[in-house]
Amino acid sequence: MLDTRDESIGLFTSNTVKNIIRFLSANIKNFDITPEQWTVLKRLSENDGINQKELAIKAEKDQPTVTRILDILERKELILKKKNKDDRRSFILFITDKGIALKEELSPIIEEIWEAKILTGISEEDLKVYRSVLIKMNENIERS
Amino acid sequence: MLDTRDESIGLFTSNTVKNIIRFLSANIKNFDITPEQWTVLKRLSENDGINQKELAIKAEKDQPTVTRILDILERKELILKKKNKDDRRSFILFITDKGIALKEELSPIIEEIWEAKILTGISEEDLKVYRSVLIKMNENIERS
DNA sequence: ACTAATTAATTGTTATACTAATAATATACA
DNA sequence: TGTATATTATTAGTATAACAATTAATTAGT
Repeated sequence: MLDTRDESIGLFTSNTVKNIIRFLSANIKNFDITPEQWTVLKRLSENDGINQKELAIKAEKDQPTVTRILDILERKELILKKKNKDDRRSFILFITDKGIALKEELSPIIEEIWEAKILTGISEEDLKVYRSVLIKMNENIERS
Repeated sequence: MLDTRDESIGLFTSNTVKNIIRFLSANIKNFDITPEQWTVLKRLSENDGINQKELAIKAEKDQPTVTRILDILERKELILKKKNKDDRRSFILFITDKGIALKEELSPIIEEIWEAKILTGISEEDLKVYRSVLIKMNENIERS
């Protein structure tokens, strides 16, 4: 099933991603945040004060998705939106103290899950090849 | 950003999967079927006459998801559900002639997209390593 | 045979993603 | 200046997915 150069590669990759997300979700369940919300929060923490458009690009999500995730993060008081006086169409986004606290608590835990659980027993060389295949697939798609 | 053994590997994988799905969706848009529906239809075509529970396992999706995808495929008259006389809780699923026709038309097109576009320029050896990394991640998750 | 436990499928809720459409504002250019 | 175009964010609609709860039917245990 996995020995041809065909869509089974895609299905297998896609199913693995689902497994990873499910696994991560289960492991951070007590923190009341999903992996997608985590990604957005983390990107914002690295770029405090940007607008939604810029955050969408950093998080590699489209704008409607970011709008909705931000709604959730705002409800949880992890971020806040301030009106941009220079451009009244847009908001400037900030991570709150609560958001920073969560980020600092959760960051090492997630790193540990990756390092000690998901990537255990995979060599640096294989990971390098793995990455190069992903890069190549992305390039191929972009060129098409 | 991609040089540490951490969650960036997961984000990169996940974003690549999204790019592949988006690319495939765009390429098969005229056929009025999504990649997920395609997966279910294909699995059914390989196992005609099974029930939803079994199909969910083959397609690596949970039962509610399969129920909903089958609803769509049934609306499009690509599959049909017959009552199982031996077990009145379950249905037996069949691909229709229209479903078979679509499958035979689309199968080579999707194979070609993979072979000629997405996987172009990736060596068999690298693909083997790539697969082995996915397998290892899946094993690691299952053991945790 | 009867009750309890299990199973197949469905439904409900929430989250994510994509597309398209819209509102409000900003910019470009004639 | 005034109009057309572009941009930021939101909303609506559809699809996918996870999880919990429910319904109907079957199987197990006594």
